[in-house]
Amino acid sequence: MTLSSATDQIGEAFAGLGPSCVVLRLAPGEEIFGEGEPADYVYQVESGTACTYRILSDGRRQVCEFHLPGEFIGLEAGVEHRASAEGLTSVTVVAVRRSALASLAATDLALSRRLWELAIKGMQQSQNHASMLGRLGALERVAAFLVDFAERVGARDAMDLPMTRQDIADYLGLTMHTVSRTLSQLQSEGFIDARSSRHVELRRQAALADLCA
Amino acid sequence: MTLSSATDQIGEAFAGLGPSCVVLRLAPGEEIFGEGEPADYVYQVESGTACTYRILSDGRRQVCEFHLPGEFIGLEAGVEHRASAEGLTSVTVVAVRRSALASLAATDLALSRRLWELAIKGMQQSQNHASMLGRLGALERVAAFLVDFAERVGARDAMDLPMTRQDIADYLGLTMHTVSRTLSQLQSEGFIDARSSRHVELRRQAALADLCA
DNA sequence: CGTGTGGTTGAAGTGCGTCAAACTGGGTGG
DNA sequence: CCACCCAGTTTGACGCACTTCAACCACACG
Repeated sequence: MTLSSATDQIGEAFAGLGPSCVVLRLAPGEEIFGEGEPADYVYQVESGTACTYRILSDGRRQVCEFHLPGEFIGLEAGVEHRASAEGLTSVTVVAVRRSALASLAATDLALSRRLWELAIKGMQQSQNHASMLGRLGALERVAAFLVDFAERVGARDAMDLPMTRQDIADYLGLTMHTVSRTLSQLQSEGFIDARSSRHVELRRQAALADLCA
Repeated sequence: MTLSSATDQIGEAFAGLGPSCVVLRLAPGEEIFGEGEPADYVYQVESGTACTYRILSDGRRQVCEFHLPGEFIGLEAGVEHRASAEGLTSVTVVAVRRSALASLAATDLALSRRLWELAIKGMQQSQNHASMLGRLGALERVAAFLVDFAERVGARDAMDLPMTRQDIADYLGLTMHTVSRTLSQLQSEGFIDARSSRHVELRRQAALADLCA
């Protein structure tokens, strides 16, 4: 992971934090931080896609969230990270010392408010995720994932998926097999057109959204 | 739902908000707010237990969280509530105008920081919930629920459950039948002793925690 | 070419849901 | 005081959606 000073690439949220910011460039699959490590930094994705996940004692994995450019990773209430984070693609992230962020937030009201909104949005995203995992079937979960992800990347009707089938499965609480089968089913029923395994075109996007119940 | 001025019963978080606070007393099952309603108030549970939930178009229900005394309900990023809330038992809650809270937070640094921590904790709770729903089996979910709830109510080894089997099922993403069967199984294997359907004693609490994987 | 990683697909197994019936305890009215 | 009721709960039998196990496929890279 290469480091470089980057006071000229800082997002607006971090204005005034120049000296405390560091840009990290990571290769695909490289870890940003690990579960249990001290949460001294907060990260904002600049380019690429990252994901956060937790591993159970017997190896089962739950992907908490995929993180697109502009989004934040690593905000914690306690002193250590409760999830691991890694890049799915090549990723660049801006790292900010948590202590610097906290002391700036103490005087900058707009920043403090924005941090609060970020936390609330994160909570609501997790609640959506939980509803999906608790009550939707496989078809509904995959459809919901496609619709949600397309919206987040701002895709009109076609998009590239930066993650593997296994990543999607671990996000949706399914197996890679079920995800693959379900995508095939959506394809055969004309909801999507998967040119390659990483590229999806959404046909009948409204109908797809209706599948999410 | 009866209202009364209650400047003398306000939690420490709301010091200085006296005039903007109202105490609501609700009968069991009574709604505190509904999904889609404007989120003008934030609520703190004073006594009893409440729960937040969302209903899908076809009637499936997902309980987002159970809320014990001291906990907050109704914090939202947008202008409307994204879940409904109701009391499981008789409940008293303190309602605070969101606008009053926001303007106080603008000057009170400690309050602003506490609100941020609340949001982060809520996010982590939801993430735990999602992990559970995504990757744990029925036995693990029920065991995790018992251990977690016992800890939250501060129960050493025995507790009363304020919610029905259906509520537990909707929280755990199971059916009431599976919850009931699983509790029976835990009982027959000596992990718990359910004197009545609403009272549980945890035997071998450590072993129970191990079941959660 | 061979090899390896990610993906697809089939067949068989299983854990939880569904359907159905019986039970329990608290409340009400005769 | 007892008969009845009713919501909540328990339990059984059965079915199905998803997992598991096992091949096979496709593309990238040496």
